[in-house]
Amino acid sequence: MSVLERSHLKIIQEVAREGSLTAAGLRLNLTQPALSHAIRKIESQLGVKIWRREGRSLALTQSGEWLLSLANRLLPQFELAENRLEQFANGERGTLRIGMECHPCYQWLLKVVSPYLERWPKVDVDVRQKFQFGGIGALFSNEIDILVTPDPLYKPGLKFTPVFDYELVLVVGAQHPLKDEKFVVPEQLSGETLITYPVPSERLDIYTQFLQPAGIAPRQQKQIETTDIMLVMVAHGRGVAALPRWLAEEYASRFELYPLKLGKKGIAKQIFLGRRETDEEIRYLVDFIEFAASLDSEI
Amino acid sequence: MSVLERSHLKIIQEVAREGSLTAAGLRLNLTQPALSHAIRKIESQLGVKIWRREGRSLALTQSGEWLLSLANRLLPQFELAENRLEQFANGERGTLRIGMECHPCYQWLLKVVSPYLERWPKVDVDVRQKFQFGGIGALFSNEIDILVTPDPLYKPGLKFTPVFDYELVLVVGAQHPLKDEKFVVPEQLSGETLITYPVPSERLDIYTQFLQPAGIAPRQQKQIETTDIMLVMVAHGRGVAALPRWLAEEYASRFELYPLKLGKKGIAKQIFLGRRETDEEIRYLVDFIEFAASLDSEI
DNA sequence: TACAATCATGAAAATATATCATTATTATTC
DNA sequence: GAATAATAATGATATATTTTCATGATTGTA
Repeated sequence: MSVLERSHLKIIQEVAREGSLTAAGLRLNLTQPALSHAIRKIESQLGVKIWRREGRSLALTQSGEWLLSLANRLLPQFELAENRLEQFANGERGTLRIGMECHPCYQWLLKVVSPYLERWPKVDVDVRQKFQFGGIGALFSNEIDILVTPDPLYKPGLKFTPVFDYELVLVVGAQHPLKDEKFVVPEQLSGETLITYPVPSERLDIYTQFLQPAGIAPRQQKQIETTDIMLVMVAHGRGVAALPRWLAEEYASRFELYPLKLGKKGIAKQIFLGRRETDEEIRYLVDFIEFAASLDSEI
Repeated sequence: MSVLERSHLKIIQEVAREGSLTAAGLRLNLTQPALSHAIRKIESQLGVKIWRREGRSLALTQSGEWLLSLANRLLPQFELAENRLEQFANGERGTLRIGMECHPCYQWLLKVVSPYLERWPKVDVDVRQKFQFGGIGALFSNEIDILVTPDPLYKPGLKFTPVFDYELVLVVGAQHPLKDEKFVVPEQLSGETLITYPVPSERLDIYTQFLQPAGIAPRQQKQIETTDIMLVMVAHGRGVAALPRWLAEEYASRFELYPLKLGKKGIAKQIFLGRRETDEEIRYLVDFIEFAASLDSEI
């Protein structure tokens, strides 16, 4: 059976350090008889002598020397562990697992994460994008801690906070006939090639909020994974794409792009951050959301 | 303060392994409430949640995952330690520190040690030759465990056992005029160069038991550290030396040497092994002495 | 030889741990 | 959807362990 405990190793270490039970007891906040009894007990349980009385103090036996080296090896690891856990407890340390449900959110997230990592040097951030049961499911199953989504779902146990407003615009290239329009109407896209991220159209606002209500479909749809390639295609007149205005502006320095309002009023969107209500006390987690919201104006 | 104990790590490991308190309790010979209470207690002491109820079983939190990896790292070391200590307890494992007080004993010891290491595969042997307060002092101060000496000193707390009988002989080279004598008398050495190990003459039997009683001194004395060189010198007629007969015979194949009785009756010697009486129960130690004694006839 | 400093010991007190009996929660099944 | 089975949580009690206190034993020192 298991007899050797951390406390025993501590006693061995401290007695070896001080050379006497009385002195070691002082450091351990224990009396000399407490140590004497403790030693006697583990010696009899382990079946080995750990100390031998040498005059009026104690000297380690061979087994004792061996145990001391064990103690010196293991005790620091216990102490490190407790320090770490204290940081976990204080919410200073942890891993923030962020789940993403919208492609362009990724560009936004990148801008938030790096200053956040400065604020929380002991917090690691992990970004995930695929979820078996959707982003909400991933939140509930503790697969992620924060969900970045444009579609909040107000369910009990979850809390969503809007952190960023943006406008969804249509982006066209320099040779495109619509490039100087103030806005586009659905009918103007019926002959176009629409480039989108590879997600079902019911999750694309350009469909749900613009084309479908008008009963229009684009001539062709192409799915492309990355924003960069998507915009290269747009810039060369291979199609048009719907993206956040700020994102289009960001790429404007690299490609000649023209952002057009979708409809007369444009399509306003928000990014929300969702979390479990039970995570209320996790400081670095709640702070991520507050911090992200405070950055809104700057992006 | 220190709260994390080995037993806690064991609980964490076992619950993680089994996924439920009930099952883990079975393996740990504890009831489910015992584990429930234990967990609650360390969670409150550490200030972190380790598990979260997931349906009707438990899932580790981030802190819990971290603790589990700690447990997987540290627990095997505790187990290894207890196995080791059991071997120490059974006297299967240890280090036998052998002290030597006589030069030629070294040759004898070599013959004993190698079969002994076969008998006790987990015992290490360490041979030491210099002692600040003499061999006996080294035994008493636990600097060594066994003393190899031709001069036992019967003191309380020590036990000496004769393990080997031999005859001290004078060794001369092939050109030496005495080489065919049956024995030598002290006077025959008065013109000789006597080669000895570098120790005070009061610790050399050739002086104490042969030359001094007759009031004779050799013409010259040379001190040489190693037996090999000593015998090279003797073989080339540069002097004579006093050595155990068996040692002279061993070297006879390499050098042409002639062993002569010292006095009509010769000088009979014994090697003794001394140990502390308190080491009675150390099996491998007591066995070393018995084993050495049993080899007497073979050497 | 007395004295001071240490460890050892045994009984009692204090604390910690484990159990029992029960309740609460949550999947599963009919 | 209600009954059931499997699980964890809880609180009171019992048990075990650890610690202390008071004292005795040992040993080195003045």
